[in-house]
Amino acid sequence: MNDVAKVARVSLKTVSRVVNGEPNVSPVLVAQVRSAIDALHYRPDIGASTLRRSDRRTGLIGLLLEDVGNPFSSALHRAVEDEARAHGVHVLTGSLDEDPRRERELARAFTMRRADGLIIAPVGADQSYLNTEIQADTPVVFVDRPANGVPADTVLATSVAGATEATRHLIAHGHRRIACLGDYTRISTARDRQRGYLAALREAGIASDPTLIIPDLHTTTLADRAVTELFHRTRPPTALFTSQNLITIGAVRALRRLGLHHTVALVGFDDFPLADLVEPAVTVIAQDPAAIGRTAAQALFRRIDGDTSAPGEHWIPTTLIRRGSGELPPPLHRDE
Amino acid sequence: MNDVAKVARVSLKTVSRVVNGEPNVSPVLVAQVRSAIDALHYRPDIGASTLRRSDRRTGLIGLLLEDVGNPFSSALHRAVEDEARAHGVHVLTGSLDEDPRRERELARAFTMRRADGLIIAPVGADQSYLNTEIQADTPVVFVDRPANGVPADTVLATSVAGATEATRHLIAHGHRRIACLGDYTRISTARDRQRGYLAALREAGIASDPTLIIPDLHTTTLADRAVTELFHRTRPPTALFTSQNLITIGAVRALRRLGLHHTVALVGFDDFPLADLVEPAVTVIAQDPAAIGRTAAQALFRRIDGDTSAPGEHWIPTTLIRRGSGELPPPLHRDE
DNA sequence: TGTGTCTGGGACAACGTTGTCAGGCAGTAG
DNA sequence: CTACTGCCTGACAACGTTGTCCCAGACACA
Repeated sequence: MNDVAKVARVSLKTVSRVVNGEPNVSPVLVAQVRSAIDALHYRPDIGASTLRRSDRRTGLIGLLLEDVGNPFSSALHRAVEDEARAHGVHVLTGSLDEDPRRERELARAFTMRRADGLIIAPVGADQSYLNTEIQADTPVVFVDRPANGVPADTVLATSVAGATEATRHLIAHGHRRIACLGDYTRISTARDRQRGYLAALREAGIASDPTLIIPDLHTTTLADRAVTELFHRTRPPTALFTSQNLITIGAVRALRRLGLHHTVALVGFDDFPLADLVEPAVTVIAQDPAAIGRTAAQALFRRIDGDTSAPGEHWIPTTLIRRGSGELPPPLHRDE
Repeated sequence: MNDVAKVARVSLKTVSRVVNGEPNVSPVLVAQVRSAIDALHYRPDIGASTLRRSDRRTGLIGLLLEDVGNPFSSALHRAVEDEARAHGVHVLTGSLDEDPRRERELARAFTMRRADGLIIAPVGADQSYLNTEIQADTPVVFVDRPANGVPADTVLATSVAGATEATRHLIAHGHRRIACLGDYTRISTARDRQRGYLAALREAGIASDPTLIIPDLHTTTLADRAVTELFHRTRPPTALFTSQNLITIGAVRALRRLGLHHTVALVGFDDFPLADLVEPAVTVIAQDPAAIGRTAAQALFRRIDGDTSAPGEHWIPTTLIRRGSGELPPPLHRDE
């Protein structure tokens, strides 16, 4: 910038004025500065600029997701990016892989970069470590899972209601023995979905069978194995509620291999690409990751712009998508 | 930092030394400084630090992808992130949506943030605008598509060879009338894949039928429509080569609706989740987005660390995955 | 005791910007 | 001619750090 000033034969400050489009610079000097900038290939240094500026905005937000490579996270990411773009802000991303240490490290690293705000899909049991940052005026919005120990905006899918709807749907089609396959119990949404499942059974007056509730399935392989085991029992279920993406896919794979895909009903939580193309097409409770991301980003930018109202919870509704697998009836000759 | 120094009753510089773990500070003072840091919730400002530091490293790299939400991009993103993590570097991401203007804007914005390097999946016809930045010592690595007008490392899948293998595979199963459904012709990889298709036909002595080459399909809908049209002709093809993800999915959908999914052979370029679960499972030429991302990041970090050897091309091989759809034979009674 | 070496610590400038303030120069009114 | 206004422009300090240099004191050796 000094060099530009020298070449354009004006002061440093005048160059700054031109770069920032401030008014009251004579057209002659503007032209001089512009051509000097071009000649020297000058690029303003945003880092230095935010250091000096009074508002201290970096124009950076941090986005901590489970895994930027999975469909749910990446759809959410995209929605956040679009919102950020509208605000002229860039997005720093990081994957947490269910590792609470990594969550803390990345949150800390991004605040050290003076990110204007953070959107976090929390994995740890406790987020109170963020209180310091929030008091230091770095707003935080949580997505997908509720946080603990921090008052902050949270954007969640209606997990309980969605799971209830899924289960109710299976009951409406005549099923009584419905298995519930879930993710790690320490994940709060996994617990929510199980709660929703139980609520629907209770509502229908069906006694829940604990042997049909299989938790801690985190991968397709584990889910596949669990389903296989389920149908080697003497009294297998007639329908499955799979409470997560990968579990659903694992279940589809297992049912096919067992030749049961046209016999056993299936409703999955969370939609996935091509769910409509498998045989039979998979009925799901679809979340709306784009809406979650958009809502979270909007809330964050409101905070960044100074909104100090009490933090709230935003619920993004789920939708039942009937595709076939969830509408299969139970075999007639079953004893219940 | 000043405040910390005051509370710890030491000089600014000593605090800096403690924060950066420099040697030759007495344990007593280290402890004092540490407790002052904790008491004041002090967080070093990385921006200010890199401004002053002599190496001028921000610990930030920029990653410009087609769309962070699509499976190919997000798998690549994840691989880049893993490599970056190993180097203690954070990743700034942006989606380009096939918009060359957006490519230039984001590249410029990230260099203004003094990113240590850029990984770009280029969409524009010309990247010579980057020469300035490269000369100013911001290394750039291109992925997925070759760049024009810039000497820089490039990481590419073997598109031509992959397309040839796909087509050859169909020919080996007896097909002669094979359609080629492609993306926008302005995308170089789309042209490459068509070239590979033509090469395989030539090699087998089959005259290529121009009416079977359908370009400019960018979405599932367009692909679906094109396939539908194809099978309303009097002499439809017996096999399809779909040269991109979304096109493959559109084709699967159309074939199903037409009831031809067990009749018409199909090989797609680029694997996609659940390709093994549709009926019949889809034979594909799989790219390896993770390997592409990893290789690109490794090349970038070598450049950042001072490697000045001539830029090179890294070819990541594709793999044919036989799943069923590509192994369907042509109907026997066809006249050729 | 004088000299040299090593260690721990601080003062100061600088990184590339922008906020603040003051000054020069027209033009206008008294 | 003076006083005031409004418009341009530049000098200077400051943002939060770290690189450089220098000094005080401890210690060893002759």
